[in-house]
Amino acid sequence: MQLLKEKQMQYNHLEIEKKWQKFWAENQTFKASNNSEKPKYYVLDMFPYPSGAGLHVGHPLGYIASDIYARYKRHKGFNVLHPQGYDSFGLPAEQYAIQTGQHPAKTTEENVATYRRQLDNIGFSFDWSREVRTSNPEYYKWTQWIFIQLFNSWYNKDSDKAEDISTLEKIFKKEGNATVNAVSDEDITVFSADEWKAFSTKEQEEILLQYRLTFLSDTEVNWCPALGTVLANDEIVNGVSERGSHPVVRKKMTQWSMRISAYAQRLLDGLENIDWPQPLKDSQTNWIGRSQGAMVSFEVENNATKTSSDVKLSYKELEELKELRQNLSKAETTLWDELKGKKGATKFRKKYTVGSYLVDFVCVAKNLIVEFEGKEDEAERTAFFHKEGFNVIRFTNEEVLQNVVKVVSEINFAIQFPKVEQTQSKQNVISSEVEKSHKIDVFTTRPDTIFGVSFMTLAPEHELVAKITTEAQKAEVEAYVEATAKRSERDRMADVKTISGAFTGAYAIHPFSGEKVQIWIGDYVLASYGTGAVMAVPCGDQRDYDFAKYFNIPIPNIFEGVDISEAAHTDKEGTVIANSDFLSGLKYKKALKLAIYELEKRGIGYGKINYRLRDAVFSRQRYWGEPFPVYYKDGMPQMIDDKHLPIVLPEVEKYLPTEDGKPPLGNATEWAWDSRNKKVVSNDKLKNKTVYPLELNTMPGWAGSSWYFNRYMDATNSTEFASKESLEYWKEVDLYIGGSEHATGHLLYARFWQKFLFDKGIVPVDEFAKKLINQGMILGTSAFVYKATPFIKNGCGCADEKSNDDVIEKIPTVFVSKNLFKSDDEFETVVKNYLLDNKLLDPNFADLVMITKTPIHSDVSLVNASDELDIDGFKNHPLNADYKNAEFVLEEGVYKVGREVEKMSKSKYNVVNPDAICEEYGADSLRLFEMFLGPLEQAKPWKTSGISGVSSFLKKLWKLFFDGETLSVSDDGPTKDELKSLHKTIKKVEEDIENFSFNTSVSTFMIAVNELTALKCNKRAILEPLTVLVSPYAPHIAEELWSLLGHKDSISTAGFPVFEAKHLVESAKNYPISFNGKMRFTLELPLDMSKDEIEKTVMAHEKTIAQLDGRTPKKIIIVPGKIVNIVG
RNA sequence: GCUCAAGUGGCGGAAUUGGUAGACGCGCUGGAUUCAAAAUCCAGUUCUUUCGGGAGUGUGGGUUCGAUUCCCACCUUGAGUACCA
Repeated sequence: MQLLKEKQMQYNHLEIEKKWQKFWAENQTFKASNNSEKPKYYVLDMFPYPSGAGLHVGHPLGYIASDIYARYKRHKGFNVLHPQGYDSFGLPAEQYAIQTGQHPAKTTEENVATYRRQLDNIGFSFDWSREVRTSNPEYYKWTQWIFIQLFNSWYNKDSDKAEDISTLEKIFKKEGNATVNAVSDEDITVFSADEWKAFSTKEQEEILLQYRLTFLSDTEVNWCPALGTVLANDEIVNGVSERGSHPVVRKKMTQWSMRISAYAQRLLDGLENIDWPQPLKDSQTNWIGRSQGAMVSFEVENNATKTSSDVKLSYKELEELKELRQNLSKAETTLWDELKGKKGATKFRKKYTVGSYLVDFVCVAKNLIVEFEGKEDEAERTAFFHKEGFNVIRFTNEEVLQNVVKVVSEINFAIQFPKVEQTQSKQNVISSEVEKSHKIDVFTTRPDTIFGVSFMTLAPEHELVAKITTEAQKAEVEAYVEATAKRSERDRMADVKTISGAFTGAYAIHPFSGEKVQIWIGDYVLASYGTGAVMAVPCGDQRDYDFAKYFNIPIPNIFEGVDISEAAHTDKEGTVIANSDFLSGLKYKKALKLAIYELEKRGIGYGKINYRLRDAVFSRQRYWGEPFPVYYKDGMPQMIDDKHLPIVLPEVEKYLPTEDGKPPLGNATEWAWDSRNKKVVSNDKLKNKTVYPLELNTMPGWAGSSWYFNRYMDATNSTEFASKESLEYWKEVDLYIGGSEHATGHLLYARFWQKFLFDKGIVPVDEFAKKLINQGMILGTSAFVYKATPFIKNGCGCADEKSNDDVIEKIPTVFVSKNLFKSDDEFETVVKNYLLDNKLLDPNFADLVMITKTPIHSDVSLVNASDELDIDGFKNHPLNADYKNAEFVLEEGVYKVGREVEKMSKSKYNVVNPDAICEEYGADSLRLFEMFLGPLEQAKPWKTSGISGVSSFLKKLWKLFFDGETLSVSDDGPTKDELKSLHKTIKKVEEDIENFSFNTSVSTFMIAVNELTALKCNKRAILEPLTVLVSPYAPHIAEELWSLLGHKDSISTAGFPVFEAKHLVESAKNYPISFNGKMRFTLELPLDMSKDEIEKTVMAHEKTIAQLDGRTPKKIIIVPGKIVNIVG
């Protein structure tokens, strides 16, 4: 009995922690309710992937922080949702399956069990009743459902949101696609309502696919042969796969893609309204890559013999014609102001050539020409225009100037009720025109520098290259294109310095100056960005500059007073444009605006915003992922109805691709869709007319993690994605904690899906996480031992080789303690002396032998807090079999290791397992120590030795409650000092938690316990609130002390202590007395002392007199309650 | 190259709004306790010093009575990104 009591009275972390973990699980202490009087708070950790290696001490860092916050919020009276689950589909389990034949579901299950056990050991307050796993059919049913929603949606730029595909079909039926302002594929053909109706179902489906938010298309993808799958851009690091570092090549494949580009602007705008770390926002901003500039068309100079025809004007004539009409008349300007606002199919262009005629305004899509009366050749013009399928209406200057509204309404009428039937002829004219005169469209962010263009560069893959290259340059260009194609993406990326290119022989016409500019090809221009062509401005862009220098192309200077003899001038601000016609004398901003205005006015370009963000490839040729709810009928994808979800992942024999290169699902025998009976059936039945093949790709890792935070709100709902009420109640994550490595992957895709779900009215908010914190990585502190490697000097010729070998063989492996040497030379001397002293080396051979130092990682568990190596442990360590008989050169009787901070990893033997820490020091110590290491957001090294500090803090805390072996808590009233200590702590801890400064609150606890120990405080009135303060950090010991204090409920139900400022009021202040800003001594003075009195007292003080040494101070600064500073 | 972040004792780090630099902890030194070790407790621990003091927060300037904190330039390290026109 006595024994039992004693046992109880000592702080026994093992017993206490098990006890309370069991209590929490049995009582479901942390189960969140979906309806509560309390305000809600949602704390979430980033979705873990349950890897086979389990957790190391770096992983729980963020979980501990979020757990402290969750527990704190409960004390503060919030209804807290703090769930956890697993992103359990993924590559590693599948790679393992390929190697061992084990079903990934099985290994995943085992890994999850390990994770769960490890998490439970640390005492997290998760609501496990809401656990989700992405690989669970009950979960991925809804991932498939979201995919179907995306398929059934298109992005309407006019309403700026996703809409149901049926609204698009309605428009097609009514007016064709010319008026549709949608985010779609680039190569859309224009059709009318009648044409739409005439299309076959398959044709219609093909067209719709070009608009859907998830769509099937032939895209250049990143194919990783080693992994047998495609990878998204964010899954590639430095040209190789993120997982496994395998090479990646470009390959054209039919793939599902997600039209994330539709959301580029909103994803950018949304960043302003969320409290996320700036570096993370920057990285998303960068990834989206918005650049504002202009599209400019450069015509390729006509090869006269090839393309001249009587319909066409020569370029010179055309330019002259444009020049003539450059300045719009007042009436023209008035009308243009009205027409230019029109968008889409009713968009008008001005000064446009139709055939050989320059017309005032034309709406190409609606075949309407608007002209001013009084042109000489009016009759001929009209006849020609009608022949080409255009309507013409004419107005006088007066009509326009007097009533422009009436004129516009007549134009609108003419658009709606054309007189001349549309013929195919127009299409032909326009397209044949394009055939004849090639145009190079370029995107530029610096249209202000357009007069600095001295050449153009096309990507070698550009489609025009073959068409415009002259006979003379053909061989050179072809050789260059071929050479580029051979280089891998990685080579091209790695090698930025080599300048290469070839001249095509063709020239473009500068749209403003009319000058000829050479057209080159060069691999510094990427086919995949912008239009795959650039207008090169060598004076303003370093790459263009380098290219021009290398190939001796002129570098015209268009900047006022800037020297460009050495490098391009890339500054924008403060630079004045020169030699640039109408742009001369203007600064960047004005020139930019005017240039775009002129481009639009003259119909040679327009302002445009470009994004770097590409649509995301959504297919993976893998087994262990969500199957698509898709089957193929006549080669067209069909969605399976919601009712029949989930489409469960089929069993396969092998997890590798099939022999004919199909994805692993191609191995499944039961993988066909019976459209009549609505179920998955055996492939044998594919002969039947109503049975169709199912999609063989699976979804990527980010599918399941892009919406899981919503599922936690109503995790077990089997009829809905999550109920409306639960979504409305929890709304969004209030605090999201995780690593910064997800910046451009998970966090961008999840925002995209959330915005989409918001558009469709499925979720109530369009950003899923209000506040996000990136926890820093915990690094390992590696330990090194220094091995001596002996070898014989070369070329001495004084002994035969055999005896040399003998000399080496006699030398055992020697390790030298760290502080015995400073340089490699010293190392060699130490080793040689050791060998000679111990007669392990014949002195005759001493000069022949060279010793080099090889640092070797030692397992960190073999090293103590003082960096001393456990030598026997090292020799007997399974990894060190080779060193069983090694000798150690010691310093002061011990072997000291070298230390270095590195990433925590198995290969560096610096991994520390939290289980071992929990066993030895307890979960509470682990939690406190992880927080104590430093600021949450920063990377910091782990050194197990430091944990003794927090461990002894817990023991001291425990001791406050005991007198020897007996619990001893007094109900007496607390003293002033005790109250001051407590309230100081309450204030600081509360502020710290609100600021996520967890490291400083651990210090605060230590200070409090040190003070209370010194005061011999055992008052309930102090210890009880202190226990609540500590409980978010060290919940097990807090629960135990709480129950020892006589409470029956969990401490998590207790309110957070309320800070009272009155306990901190002081009557005196220990003033620092500074001289010229340097503190020299302190002086205790009453706080209510006036400035004058302070000055008198300080000046009279002997130390002041000594310090001044007879000088008279120039000035005395007194800040009451703060400081005294004497100047002079 | 570009963007961002950070530089404070032997180490991790603290310093609220510009007001006593180095809190708290590790390690180290000395002492107590112990047959001994561990554990525990006490004292000291930025550097330098002629023991009065002096210097000191990456470097150099600036603003200020006063700067780890604000401004400018530079150096170093880390992270992200990379022919993005």
